[in-house]
Amino acid sequence: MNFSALIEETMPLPQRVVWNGAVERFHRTFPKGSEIVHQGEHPRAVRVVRSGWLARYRQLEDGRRQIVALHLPGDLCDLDAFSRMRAEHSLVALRTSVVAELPRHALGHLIASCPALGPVMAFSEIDGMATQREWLTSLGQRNAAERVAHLFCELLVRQSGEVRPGAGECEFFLTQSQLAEACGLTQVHINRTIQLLRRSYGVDLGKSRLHIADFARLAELAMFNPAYLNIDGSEGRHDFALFAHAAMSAGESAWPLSPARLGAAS
Amino acid sequence: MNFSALIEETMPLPQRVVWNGAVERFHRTFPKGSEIVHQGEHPRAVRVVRSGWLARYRQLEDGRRQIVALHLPGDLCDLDAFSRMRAEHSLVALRTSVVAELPRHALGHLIASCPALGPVMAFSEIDGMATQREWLTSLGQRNAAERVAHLFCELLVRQSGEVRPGAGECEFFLTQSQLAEACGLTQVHINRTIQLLRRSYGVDLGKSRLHIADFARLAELAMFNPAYLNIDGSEGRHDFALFAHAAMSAGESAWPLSPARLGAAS
DNA sequence: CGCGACGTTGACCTACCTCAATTGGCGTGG
DNA sequence: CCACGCCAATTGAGGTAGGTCAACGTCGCG
Repeated sequence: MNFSALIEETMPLPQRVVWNGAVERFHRTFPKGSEIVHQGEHPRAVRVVRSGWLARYRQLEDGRRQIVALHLPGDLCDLDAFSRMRAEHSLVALRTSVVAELPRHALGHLIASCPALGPVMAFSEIDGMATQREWLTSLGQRNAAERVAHLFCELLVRQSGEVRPGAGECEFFLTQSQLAEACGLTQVHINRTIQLLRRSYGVDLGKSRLHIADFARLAELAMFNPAYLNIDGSEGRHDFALFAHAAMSAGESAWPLSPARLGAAS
Repeated sequence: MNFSALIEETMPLPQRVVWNGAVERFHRTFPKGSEIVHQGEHPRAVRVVRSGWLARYRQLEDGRRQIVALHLPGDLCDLDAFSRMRAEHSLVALRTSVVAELPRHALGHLIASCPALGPVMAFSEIDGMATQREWLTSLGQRNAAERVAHLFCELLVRQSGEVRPGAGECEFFLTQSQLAEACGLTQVHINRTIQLLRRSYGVDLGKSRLHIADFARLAELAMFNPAYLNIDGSEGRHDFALFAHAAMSAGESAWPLSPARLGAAS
């Protein structure tokens, strides 16, 4: 369950109206290949992907690149804009994309007028962390075929919103080089790995489309367990609700820190 | 700047008293090697490391393990306890450790009575994310020596609290096997890599101690840039304050979601 | 038609893995 | 105090997954 879906499901209607209005006011379109954020620049905004695909990557001084995240429609990103002075990653559009760029001040107002916003953003960040950790185990423990298979499974599930898609097809906008940068492999080796998956696992990677004949089998190869994606929020959100309720019952204004203290600290 | 330090620096005194009192009430001691959380179990609490070292790892079905995070004193962890039904990672004590385990209900109350708590936890999660991404680039792009060197640099900086420690020495509680699980390498190869770092980079890894003769040189090898650790909060927190202030100026109760909506959603 | 981006293939290389044995430190029990 | 056992570190020999380099194919587009 991505950020936008969570907003729709849990945020009270009046807030949702405010939120969606704001988001649309800050829409911006980026052509395929354009850099939305450049590593090192001063972060200006928090972003919501409205359509398209984005890749976030970190570049080392000697040029090596690692794609550290893929952002699909509905995802929230760049939340760290508020605790950091420079972006540590670049953000690039993998295809023509529409992105809502919420500048600092606007987001400040929004958080104030939509009390549910802060928590939902926080929870969305927690979900993002889970994906990061799964990628980390991929790079650390899985071999080439498993890594690619795992990524394919993840992207199919994230797009379909179903935990077990059976057979499935979905859009796919990564070149083999980009796939390589995401998996920590060479473009050449990615190519050979894909051929293997094609031959022996019924995976078909065509023009902007990924087709998986037997999802269960691919998932088994990849040791893919969709739990980390927190897709069927129903289970998880049960406790989320408990938590929020407990907080609410006693609670007062919560999200912002005391400006006085902050002034003193800085 | 870790979670506990952030609490001390930014939270108003009355809240801090409440918070610290609660934390101490839930102290629990774990001997070295004990499992604090077992992958798959129902998460019971959010944790703050008071002393000791913890490792979080994910285990694949076939037994392969990846250490996905190291938690040092002052760190907050297991924040996902509230959005997930089962822990996706195990948590183990690398040495005798004291951990505050805040159960759900207690944390609910705390968040309600300490308005600054939610935001600080969220920011701490964002910082954690940055570290995850750096680990990800390590596994994806750095070779064995660079990975180990990078981890050494990170751990020295995190413990010293200084961005450029010059030469430095610090505690170190990972065995070579654990180092291997963190770096996605073999124990044997870790051993050889450490020998290389010893010989050619003045790194000395002794009984529970890590000594780095020339930090700058090691950092250069590792392409280590401490920015991601957000150590000198002063820079970053400037905007943090701006943000919180904007939110506060308009704000009302923010952290908890509306229980009504949540009930409807579940 | 020609150019540029992406995919494919082959030959060779090496960083890291695997397996297996050995060493050394340290705590425990006799 | 020594003997034993355990665990972590070390060493060696040989294997392989994946990298490197370089060429070629193919498709879409101006």
